[in-house]
Amino acid sequence: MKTTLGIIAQRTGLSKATVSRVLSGKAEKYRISKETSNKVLIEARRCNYNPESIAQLLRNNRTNTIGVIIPAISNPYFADIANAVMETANKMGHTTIIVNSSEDIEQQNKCISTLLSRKVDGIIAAPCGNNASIFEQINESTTPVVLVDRYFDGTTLPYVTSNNYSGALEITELLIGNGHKRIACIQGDPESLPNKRRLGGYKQAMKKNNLEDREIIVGNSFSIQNGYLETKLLLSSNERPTAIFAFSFTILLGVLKALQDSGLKVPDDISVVSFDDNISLDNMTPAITRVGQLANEMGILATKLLFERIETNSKQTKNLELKTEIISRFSVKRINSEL
Amino acid sequence: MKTTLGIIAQRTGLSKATVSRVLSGKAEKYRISKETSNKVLIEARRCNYNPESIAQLLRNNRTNTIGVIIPAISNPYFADIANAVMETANKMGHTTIIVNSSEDIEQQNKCISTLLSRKVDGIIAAPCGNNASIFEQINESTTPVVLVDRYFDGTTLPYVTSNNYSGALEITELLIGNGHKRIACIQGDPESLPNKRRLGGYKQAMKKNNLEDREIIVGNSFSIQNGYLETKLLLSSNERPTAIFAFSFTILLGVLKALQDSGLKVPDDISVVSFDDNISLDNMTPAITRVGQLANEMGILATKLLFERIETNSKQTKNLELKTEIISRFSVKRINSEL
DNA sequence: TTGAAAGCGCTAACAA
DNA sequence: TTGTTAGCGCTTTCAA
Repeated sequence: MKTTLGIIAQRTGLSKATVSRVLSGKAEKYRISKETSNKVLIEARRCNYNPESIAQLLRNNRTNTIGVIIPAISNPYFADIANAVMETANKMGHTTIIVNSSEDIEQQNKCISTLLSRKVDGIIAAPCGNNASIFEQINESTTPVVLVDRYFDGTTLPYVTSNNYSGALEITELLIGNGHKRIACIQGDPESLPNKRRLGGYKQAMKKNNLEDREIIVGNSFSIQNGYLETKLLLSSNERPTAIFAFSFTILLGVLKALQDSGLKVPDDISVVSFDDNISLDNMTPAITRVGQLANEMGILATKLLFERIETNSKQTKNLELKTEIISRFSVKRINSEL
Repeated sequence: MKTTLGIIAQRTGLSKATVSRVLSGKAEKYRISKETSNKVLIEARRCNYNPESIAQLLRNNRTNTIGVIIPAISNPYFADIANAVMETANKMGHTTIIVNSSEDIEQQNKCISTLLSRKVDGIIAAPCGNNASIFEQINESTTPVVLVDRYFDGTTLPYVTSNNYSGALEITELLIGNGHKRIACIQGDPESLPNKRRLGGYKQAMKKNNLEDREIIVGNSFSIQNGYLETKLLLSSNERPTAIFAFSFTILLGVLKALQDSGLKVPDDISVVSFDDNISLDNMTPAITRVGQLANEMGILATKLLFERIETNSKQTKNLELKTEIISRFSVKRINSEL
């Protein structure tokens, strides 16, 4: 038999109201006598009382739950972000519901419905598609939203992202500094702003070094397949690049597969760098030189931003851009070329 | 202004009960007239009605939510399982809450509390620690539990796991078939049953080939660090093994790191195989030969088992053991040795 | 300092 | 075929 507030009230001869006040720590506020207060506390402990959170939630119109929408939990980068959100939210007494959009707009809409009907207090999303209007709408009308990783030009939503521009710029310059001139980049979704910024960084590096007419830009999606196909195409072109810059870990996986298929060795036959950091990159042979993003920090900050908005109900939009770091390994070869 | 059942009732001139029946798909059952039914449906669509699930839950004493406890979301193996659970539950109209025990009993207890206070309808757990008594207790008293991946001798809980024994046996025989005799295995948590079974498979293979006095068994945890340290130790022993069998992906990562540190090449200097499958294993150089587990299928089956129990309220305990498969790559070298 | 009562939004037993 | 009514367990307003 489950113990409820009412039962404790009966047993102590007090009202449900009083019991509720004591049990939710408002004894002080209502100046409830020590004696009464103790009676309640003792009985509650004795029968191992556990409040029915559902009822509390219904009453309070808050669920102490936040929702996270990511494109793929199997992508370690997003798993890291989700994990950081979970832990941060946990510390603040909130539970996290993670849903997976699989990079699909339809699916993303379903994810949103799920979270809204669960009445989450807020949403953290790495959106897919090429705009965030649906999230803006939700943010205006019902539930605060914070974007993470991906964002859009002119969005009114707060977001936390990496400095994609400078990360791409630095790693491209690293290639150039090692003598590379024919540097191909394989991009992800051209609509996504992180992609645009990365592309911007790449272009800027090329331009600074008077290589703007040597740009090689291919690809259109953050997928293994895209990396694979574009690499195949690059290898068959008559001026094969000396270095490939993969715009994401998934793209990189495709690149490496294609190189392996063609029997090319990294870095002797071709140099390779990538965006995104994770442990398996160090266990490839050679370990891959890459632009690391602070996934953990992004998750934490996005969560803090969200709680700020939930708590203060402020509509203030803060945007954070985290630094990236070059993680230098062994996939880049110094070459002497006048090509 | 939020639309509720009551408002629709008012606007259509019907009772809340009728509206509720139509909206929860029970029109047929109560023989509600097409006309009435349509009136409700139209109004509901018009004003974009969304049921307040909290209220439903309070009333029904069901949350349509299941909880998943895994030791680490950042481990791709568990991410795959969690993902499969999520998708399966989704199809059955349930939401999933994933929580992370970080291989820590204390943390696991907190996870359990979270899920129970959320009144999840059921729990799927890859437990840590060396017994499942807390889960058994929960399973008896309040909430059905299904174990996945990890289980324990004599447990009353249903579980879904891999055939760890035959997987380990086969891959050890593969090594032996390639001429290896000094085969070290680096195990994970010795208390965990999957680990015991893997060890059993390894031993059986050694025995079948008259190598039982050549067994080399080290290690004690499913961690990168364990893999690293034990490999270091193995390399410094006077009879260095010709092959290493890592009992998990995490252990493997440590092994490879240590080999790299020591400048040893796989497979020329030493052969390496591992339990667990994931994409990055194909992108290591060389790609790693391994025992693949059907993570996806395990997640799906565990979820189905759980729903069976939730729906029928049966206490019947089913245990499933899925086959494993050898994924043969390039990390094993054939050697001729009379060592 | 405490209690009575209303109500969060929904569903199901019972009645008509 | 539809409606009335009584809660699910909790919190808060108002009154004492």
